[in-house]
Amino acid sequence: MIREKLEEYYSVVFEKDLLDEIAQAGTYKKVKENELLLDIGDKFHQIPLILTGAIKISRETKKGDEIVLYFLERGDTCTITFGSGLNSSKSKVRGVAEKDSELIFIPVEKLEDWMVKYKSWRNFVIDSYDIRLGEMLEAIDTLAFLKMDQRLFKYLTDKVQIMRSTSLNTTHQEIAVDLNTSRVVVSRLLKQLENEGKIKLYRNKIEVLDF
DNA sequence: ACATTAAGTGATT
DNA sequence: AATCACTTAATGT
Repeated sequence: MIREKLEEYYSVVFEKDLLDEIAQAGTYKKVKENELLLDIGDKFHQIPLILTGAIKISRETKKGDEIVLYFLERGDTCTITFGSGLNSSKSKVRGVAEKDSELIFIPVEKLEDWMVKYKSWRNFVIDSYDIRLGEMLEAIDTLAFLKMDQRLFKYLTDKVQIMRSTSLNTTHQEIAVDLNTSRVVVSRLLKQLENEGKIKLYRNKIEVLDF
């Protein structure tokens, strides 16, 4: 079961022996939309490998201000968890399933083993650090240089990619939380985007026309 | 019909 | 861009 799923999504990334080991040591798990996978401060003894779906990674300050950093998709893993997994420190980010997703959890003990044993695993970890860093920089740029209206539109188009649908089921309030702004501001900017013909607004739903 | 929740809006800082 | 103070609209019971 796990083996087939792995074969389907990771056969080009990992060598046969490693796929066997992952299938043997890992546990397959289905998560529902909005399920909390990892909270700030959590310690974890397993790291997730994403098969399908998407995970939203966000950051939160002590004051409760939250901000979305990026999304993880198939082939991604939360690289931050590698560090935390190996030295068993606590997570600095939160991970919530953005949609129904399938994951394989790998016990952290295996990570070090595979690091020395499999070249494909080393590459995977290094690549994923690289990709994650890139996403992080993009997140910083977005926060530092884009105004709220641009951030909002980027958020919507990113979400269209992630959800693989131009019709987003979300509320203005949820978006406000993700962008760490107020609902009123989101409502106004969305209205503006609608007037520009870029989106169409409904209750609990936004149709993205221009992306 | 009534209550609840989402979304729209003017005014103010 | 945030907050307040409503208003209006949609939806659930």
